Amino acid sequence: MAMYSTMQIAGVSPDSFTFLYVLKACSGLPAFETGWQVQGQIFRHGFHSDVLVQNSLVALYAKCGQIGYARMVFDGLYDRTVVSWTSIISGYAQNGEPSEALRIFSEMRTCNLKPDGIALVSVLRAYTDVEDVEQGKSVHSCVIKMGFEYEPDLLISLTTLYAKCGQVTVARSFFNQMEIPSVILWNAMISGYAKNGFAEEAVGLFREMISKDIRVDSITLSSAILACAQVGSLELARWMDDYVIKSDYRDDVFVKTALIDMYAKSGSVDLARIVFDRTLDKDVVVWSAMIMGYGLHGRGRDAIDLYYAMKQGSICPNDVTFVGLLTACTHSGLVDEGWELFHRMRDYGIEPRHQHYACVVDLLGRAGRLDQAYDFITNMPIEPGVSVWGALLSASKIYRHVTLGELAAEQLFLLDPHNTGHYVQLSNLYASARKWDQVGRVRLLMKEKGLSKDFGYSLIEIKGKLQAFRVGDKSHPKYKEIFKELEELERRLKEAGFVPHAESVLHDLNYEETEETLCNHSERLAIAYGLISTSPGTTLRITKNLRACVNCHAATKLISKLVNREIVVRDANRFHHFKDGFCSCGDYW
DNA sequence: CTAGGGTTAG
Repeated sequence: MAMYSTMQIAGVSPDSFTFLYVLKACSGLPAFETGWQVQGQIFRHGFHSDVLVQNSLVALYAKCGQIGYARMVFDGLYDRTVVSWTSIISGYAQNGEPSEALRIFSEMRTCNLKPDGIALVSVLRAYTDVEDVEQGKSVHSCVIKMGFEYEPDLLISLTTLYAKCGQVTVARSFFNQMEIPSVILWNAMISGYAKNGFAEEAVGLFREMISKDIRVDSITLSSAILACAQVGSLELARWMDDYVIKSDYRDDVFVKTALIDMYAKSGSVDLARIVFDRTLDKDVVVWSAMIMGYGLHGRGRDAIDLYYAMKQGSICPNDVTFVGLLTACTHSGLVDEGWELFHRMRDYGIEPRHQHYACVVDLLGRAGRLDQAYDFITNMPIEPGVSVWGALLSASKIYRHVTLGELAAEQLFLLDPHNTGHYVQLSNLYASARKWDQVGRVRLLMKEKGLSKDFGYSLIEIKGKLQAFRVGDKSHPKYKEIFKELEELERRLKEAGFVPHAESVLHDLNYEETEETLCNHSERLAIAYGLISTSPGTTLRITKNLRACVNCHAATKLISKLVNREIVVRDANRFHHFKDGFCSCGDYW
């Protein structure tokens, strides 16, 4: 742009090539004013009907997030080429409006214009974003018909389509077709695995890249870090961090954000904070990731403090920031603070989404304000969804409020009939209220519907290795020792006066539990194994895929005191730190 | 030398 000014001062007239170069140079600049300036120059020099220049301008506006201006330029074109259409289609896709992109694509087809490879890439992206595999497949057959099947660029698009829609095996077959996959193809595959819960595969592929000495970029790292976050091993997290520090992308803001999230999800909010403090030019996403991390660990006060520090730094919160704040408040019993923050959202022009409403119901519900929670739901401006009713059901379970629980369950069975979790929650609610006949009725209902309860398991990390334990698991080579330790623990717990609750009893549909002795079976095994496998003073880090129940909390608190160890338990939602008979979220349950 | 695309974070 500076060069262009110099040229003007020198009195040299620009031609269409000049503008193409100028526009290309501007695409990296975020300021759309640049596009505006360039457009003025284009008009002044009479290139407003040059289709090449105008196409370029459409793409530039779209990249700056100014899709409205892009559309204006596009609408002003009287001789549209495939490139013009592709520019506006990809523009809408890039700006989060894939449906509009697809609408324009069908409009293009009515003009009898044949899409080329690049046009199909843009259309595939739009179908990927709306997660419509079926329509994506029809584009795929179109790709085959046109003979673009082996084009590397289309291979990337197809890999992304199938990977993002959960068909990772299909995606992998495309990946395997390339003899020498480009970095983008590697990235598409790694992020596809990571986003669909195939964290091990994602990490494996990343390791393969390293071992083959293939150059990674910041996107590879971000995706691999996301995968590590899902694995949840602190040792793996440290290894990843170490790799990043030695790479060229140690200061990349995307990479940093992913690292903060990874450490928080791997159990160390303090290491997350260290990465956070070392991040320069923190944007709202970085702050939100850290706030979310505190929320995950029940450190609501720290989350709120960070929120004020963020505003001090003139960073404006967004919808995700509030999700983090609200969950942080919920996990630490800061009911009034959470309620207040929820009502501050509109001050920032943020319209609460389902997730925010669900957070508030959770916030009120866990504090025992069930009627207020229900009242809140009935006054919602949007139709309450699964997350909202789910939060009400779990709160009803905790406080044994059968009527509200049944009401929530009824909605959940309508909205989400095949989700086993809701039935289990309802059954546990009945169990907590000693309505054993109703417990049996729910079990029967589940059997009728052909639903089965997945076996819960807990994971424990010992020296970087994750070990899974299932209910009554005897497959471990050291199982005799583990069971012996477990007996010893139970004996000491009884001595200490631990009285188990007869709640949360539905673990196996074919087995009638009436009482649970300690915490969940799988978790007790993990703790027992941890006690015999780690040296005293080591923190025990346990991940479980079940919601923690009252028993787990009471028992784990007591165990941490008895054995004088810090025990960290992660359930589906968050971490609980137990130390000396104290839990990070207090007795707030 | 000549326009458009594909992979990242909370």
